[in-house]
Amino acid sequence: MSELCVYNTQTRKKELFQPLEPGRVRMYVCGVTVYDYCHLGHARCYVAFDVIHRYLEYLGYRVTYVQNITDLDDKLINRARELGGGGDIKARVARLADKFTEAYFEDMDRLSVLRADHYPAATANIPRMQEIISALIGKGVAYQRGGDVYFEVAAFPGYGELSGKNPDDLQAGARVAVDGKKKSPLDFALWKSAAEGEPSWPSPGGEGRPGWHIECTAMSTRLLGETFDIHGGGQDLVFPHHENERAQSEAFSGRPFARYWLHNGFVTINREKMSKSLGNVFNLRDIFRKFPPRVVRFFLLGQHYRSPVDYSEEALGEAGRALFRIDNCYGMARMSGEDILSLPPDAEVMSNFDAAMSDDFNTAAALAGVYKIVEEYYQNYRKPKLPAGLPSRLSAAKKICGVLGVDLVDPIHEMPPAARISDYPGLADRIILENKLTEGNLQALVSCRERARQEENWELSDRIRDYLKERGVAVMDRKGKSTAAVYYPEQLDR
RNA sequence: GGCGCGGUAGCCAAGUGGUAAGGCGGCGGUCUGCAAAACCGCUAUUCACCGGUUCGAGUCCGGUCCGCGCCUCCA
Repeated sequence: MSELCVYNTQTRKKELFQPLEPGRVRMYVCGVTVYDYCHLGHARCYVAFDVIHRYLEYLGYRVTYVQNITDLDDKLINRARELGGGGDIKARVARLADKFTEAYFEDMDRLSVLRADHYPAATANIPRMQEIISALIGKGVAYQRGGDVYFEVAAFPGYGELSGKNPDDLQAGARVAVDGKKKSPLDFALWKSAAEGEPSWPSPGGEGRPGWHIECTAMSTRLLGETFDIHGGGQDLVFPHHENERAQSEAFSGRPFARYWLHNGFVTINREKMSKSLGNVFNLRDIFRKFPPRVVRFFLLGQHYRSPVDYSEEALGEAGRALFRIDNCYGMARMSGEDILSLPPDAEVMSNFDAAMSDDFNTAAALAGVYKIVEEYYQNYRKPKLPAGLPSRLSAAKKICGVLGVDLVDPIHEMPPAARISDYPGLADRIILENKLTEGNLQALVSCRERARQEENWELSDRIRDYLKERGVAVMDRKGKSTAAVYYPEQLDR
């Protein structure tokens, strides 16, 4: 078995992965702020860490995976204010958060993202945050200013090591107007005193609410311990969020915080970061209207998780065709009758897969292994007997797709033999005109086309074929006049 | 300005120092009533550029150019 190596942002190197406790992995990934629907960038992050999650479990680790839900934040509060509605501001924020938390899970489910073990919410962990803040004040690394509490960056010697920044440079280049309350512009808020119309909680220093960074420290260390193995998130979180999180966590516990920091690359549009200010944000739900979620996932898998991935409809379409190639192979193999897909997976193929994935989760290289087997199948399926070992290699390919979270779907549907339909041209015309492609209509059309072909009525048979093609359904004619239709069930009307 | 990542065929993309995976697209052919799917062949003498190390470099080192990101909320 290849040894797993992961790229650690903190050391900027690939390192041999050795969990704190043999056989167990504790992993934390920054979750969403639930004030809106998820966009492709979220999908990228959570699919990337889902693959990591799945691969670690495939390697036999018992994984404890924690992902927080930020249900308290400026954006959420502002949004809740705009929407109005009944109840106090706390209740309104909670309602908004519930709605988008639910939407988040729906979207992730559609992308086959496995559930984490815990989804702690910020608002449910405020006492723990306060406990940490008090301890930090007690240790002299945090200070109070009025009702606010700030972390004193200068009191933490390792500050900047994660993001590779030098605190002096940061000071010099600080773009934010210096807040007079802070000792240094780099200091960040652990607790903010209550403002008018904001949700707040009592604290020793007065009513207020926690800063953003402290929530991750509170929830990760509560559920995973002071030191844990993997901390993940998008590259944009490295600074300042993760740098601050690390500083306050280590200052609090006096121990190392996360041992490996993993960060995924961005989704870009025309090579630029997708962001609200550029107005180029693609909402997942909109994308799902055009491309099935599994195609979106497959698209994401085509690039290494740390590289930027450029989104375009062309690229998604391409991913869809590539996935079809694998689905189609799976469908044909399955249809061949032999029970090849339940054979034990070929050991050499799996070992190549392990090598690719153990090299910092190289999914693109892993997929190349799958394509290779798919090609071998296509080269040989017409032969009376498949080459030795190919069936178990196919089984391995299917297993690999499963570990990557892509369940193969058989797109080939054998159509029943042509029925005796009187007036089949009229029936075909009616269905085409109606433009409602149900299972029954599809079968009827294929039957009509069979009749037409038997009678060498090429005009009608081609018209039916063209119509089906428009609807995304391909027909495959075989020797002996049998026909199969190629489509995914979601393409049909209900 | 500081820090970081990257530049591989028409496009996407992998690449432990040993002589360029894979996918998509395109072209020609096979199969087919014609197609579709699939197969076969072709589609990078070369890895942004310039030097260096080496028997040997896309892969290591130095420099140049270009793109992107972070330094402010952000997956």
